[in-house]
Amino acid sequence: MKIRIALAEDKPFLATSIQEKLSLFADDIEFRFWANNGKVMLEKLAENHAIDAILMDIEMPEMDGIEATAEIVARYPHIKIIMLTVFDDEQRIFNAIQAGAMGYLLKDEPPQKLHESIKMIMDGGAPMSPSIAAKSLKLLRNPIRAESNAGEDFNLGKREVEVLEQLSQGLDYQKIAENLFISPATVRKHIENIYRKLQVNNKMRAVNKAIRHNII
Amino acid sequence: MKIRIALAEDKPFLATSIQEKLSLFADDIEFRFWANNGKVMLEKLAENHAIDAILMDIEMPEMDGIEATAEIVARYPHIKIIMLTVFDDEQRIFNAIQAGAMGYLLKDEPPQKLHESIKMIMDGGAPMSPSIAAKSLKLLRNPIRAESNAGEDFNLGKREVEVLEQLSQGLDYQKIAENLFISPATVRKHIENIYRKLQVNNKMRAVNKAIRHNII
DNA sequence: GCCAAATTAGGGCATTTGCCGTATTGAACG
DNA sequence: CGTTCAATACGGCAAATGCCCTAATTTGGC
Repeated sequence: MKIRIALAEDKPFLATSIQEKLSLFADDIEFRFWANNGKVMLEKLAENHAIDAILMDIEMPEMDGIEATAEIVARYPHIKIIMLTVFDDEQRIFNAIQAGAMGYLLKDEPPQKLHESIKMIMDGGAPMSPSIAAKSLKLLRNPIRAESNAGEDFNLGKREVEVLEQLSQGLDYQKIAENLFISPATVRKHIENIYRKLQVNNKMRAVNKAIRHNII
Repeated sequence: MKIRIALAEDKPFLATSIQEKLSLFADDIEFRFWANNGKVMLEKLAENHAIDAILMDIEMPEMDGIEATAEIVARYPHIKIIMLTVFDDEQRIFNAIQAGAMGYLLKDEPPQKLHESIKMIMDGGAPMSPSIAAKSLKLLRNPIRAESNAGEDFNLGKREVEVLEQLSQGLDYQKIAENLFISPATVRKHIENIYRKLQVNNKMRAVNKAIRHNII
């Protein structure tokens, strides 16, 4: 069974270059499709998510690779994601890993290395360029819990954040209402607003997104 | 300039085996000395610390590899340390990295891989066996978790852990069923069993408890 | 003071979830 | 060869949830 690969990359030249690298290993790898940003990738996956792994650029218009990774990991946990980018700053590495990427390669890796990495990730490994591996260890030694996505402001109210904190504890609407001295109907309304602002549709995803964005 | 290597390993047989592996690459590597525990390694380094990298076992009498690593990194920051051990549990990986190890290999790596790893660490990289790399990323996603009550065993089956992972992504029973290629009814049954074993009664609490106990 | 936003509160309805049954299959183990 | 256990699967039912609607009150900013 060949490994089915998709690619998210906004620069046509680089996308073509990567496809050419992959074509050298047609015995193992079947290239399925290319998307020029994260939003398009999600749309294509909605039609067809029979994909084993995605090579994901970080810098893309509309929706970047970090956001797309978080969304894809949530919707299709069987898909492995390898970040493929020129950036190797700690903040981006940290964000990518937090989003659920299982590999992180610099774009100048030779075809052979790309091939090995794809096989490695399908084998449960975590392919990383050497400098990325070193930086990820450094992150483990002294975690940077700083504002990872400070730019993004979801405009959550004080009360909504309190509801999110209680949600994260696994309490139901009734218990949250008691703890905040409000009606269960109000808790439901808050949660509706939270879902709309965070663009999610259930408790778990709201809590996950809130944690990833340092809201709670 | 050859890379000067020292080895800390308490079992003479394994120590010999590793030296033999290294001898295959005598062009690059110069084996300097062997110590049968961390304390002896420190003593030998006190006499002669003209060493580039140390291969360090974890389980050793007198002083184990973690303590020795912390001490060596503090005294001789120029020496790179690669942990070389049969253990791949998250706690030990975390401790080793905290102590300052820059690489972490399982003992069954072939000679070629050992050679690559030594060159990689001298090049500022961070050689890791694939399973170690995956676990270190997992540690980065879910930081610390010190007191994990490792003794507590909830007897979760392999399939139950997979369901928990999907639950943590906020998927509903239907989607989980599709991803695992089983019926939604089976997903519900798995989740019932998970709740009973973890002694919880909803998704959020199951996921929280699983995370606290390093199950996912 | 006025307007916008946040907070509060309720009704209705389809779907999901949690919990209780039962039951079959295959692999593991003595 | 029998036994245990994980994994599979189905049905029913009450409760919780997600999502649509409306609407009063409070708060903050200008």
